[in-house]
Amino acid sequence: MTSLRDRKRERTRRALVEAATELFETRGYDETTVADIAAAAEIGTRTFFSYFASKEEVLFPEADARIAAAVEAVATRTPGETPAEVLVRTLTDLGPAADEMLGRTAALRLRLTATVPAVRGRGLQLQLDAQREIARHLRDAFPDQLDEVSAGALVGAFIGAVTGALQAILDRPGALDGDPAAMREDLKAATKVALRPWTQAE
Amino acid sequence: MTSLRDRKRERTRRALVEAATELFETRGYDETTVADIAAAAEIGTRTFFSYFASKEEVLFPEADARIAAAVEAVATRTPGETPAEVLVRTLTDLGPAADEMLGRTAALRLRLTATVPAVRGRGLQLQLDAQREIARHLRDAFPDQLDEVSAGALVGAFIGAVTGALQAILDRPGALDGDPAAMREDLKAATKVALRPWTQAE
DNA sequence: AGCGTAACTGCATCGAGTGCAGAATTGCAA
DNA sequence: TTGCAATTCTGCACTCGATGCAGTTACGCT
Repeated sequence: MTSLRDRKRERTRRALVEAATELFETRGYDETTVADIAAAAEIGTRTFFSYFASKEEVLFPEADARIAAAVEAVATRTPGETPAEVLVRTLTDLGPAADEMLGRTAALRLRLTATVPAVRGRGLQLQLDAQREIARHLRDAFPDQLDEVSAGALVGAFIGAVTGALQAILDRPGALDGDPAAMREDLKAATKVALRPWTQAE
Repeated sequence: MTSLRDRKRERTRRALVEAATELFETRGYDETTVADIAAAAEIGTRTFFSYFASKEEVLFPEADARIAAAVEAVATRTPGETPAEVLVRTLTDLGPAADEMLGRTAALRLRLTATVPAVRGRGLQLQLDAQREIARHLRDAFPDQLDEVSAGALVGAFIGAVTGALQAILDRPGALDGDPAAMREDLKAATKVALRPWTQAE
């Protein structure tokens, strides 16, 4: 049951994310202080840190949800699937959810991740955490085919391939000004290329 | 020519790294302030930041060297080698150098990377930078077999596999007391498995 | 209505990091 | 050796992120 307290808290949380997004876009990340964000969301500065542990955190509000989605994809495997196939499927399973991740906030996060060291570091850390979590579940799902080490290697290769492809796309000059829809198409195509070795082998 | 100025600067730099290592080991990372490190190296606190841009940086003094080593491995390829083979070879090429990376500082760095968020973030950022650099060189070395995207994917898979496997190996209980040589064998084996799709395809 | 608990807030404090200006050191030439 | 220019070092003042603490406010429940 969602009490009034919980709903209020959720509303302030959203307000903080929106205020931060707005301020980061107009003023820039470093030029925006936590006090500014708190003031815009009409809470005390001190209270900000009871919602987000750090300034960067406000840019990754639903980090847990993504891990959960990947874990879910592993859980709903069909009997015949290989580990690699399961990983590939997580991408298609994320399709609709990925659309949700292409909003204004996501675009901003992308830009700041490439620009601000602190944000970049935080993003990478979250990625690695997710990576380890997925590897653990994948290993549990295929105890006869994978050990800890090979599971780690496989998931690492998978995420690494996707990230590497994405990075290559974003490194193209003018990538950040381009059309998001077109970029998504490019990413899908690039991902297919990157994963071809797995889908072909065996 | 290395002037007296340069030599002195290099000596102070080394002193800072040693002092920091010593303090981090005894007191812990968070419990050591930059002022402590500077005092131990007998320089002013302010001067620390003219040697290292941040507190974390002192843990990664030779970041550029490793990238150079990988680039070197790519440059010294034999005519028949495939891109994937070159990458695997970087592991064996690094063999002796890797031993050098198993010293006291490296062990400390490993522990802090797993423990302190700031250090972890910085390490990951350096890794990704290296990844991009290697991908660029690999692509330049095999212009007929790789485009930007697939080069990014391949290197991403390689580094991802190594990191993922290494992580899994180090997660094993008692890993830090184990035999380094055996661990290196495990690492190589896991990497080969993860890259098998690439070595087979085409 | 009233009580216990959880959330909010201001305040004081610490440490990282930066800009600035002056002192100290080094390189170089006369 | 001496003098000058350039570089480096250093203290000082300051901003901002983050934390601990204590008092206040708001909510949930009986």
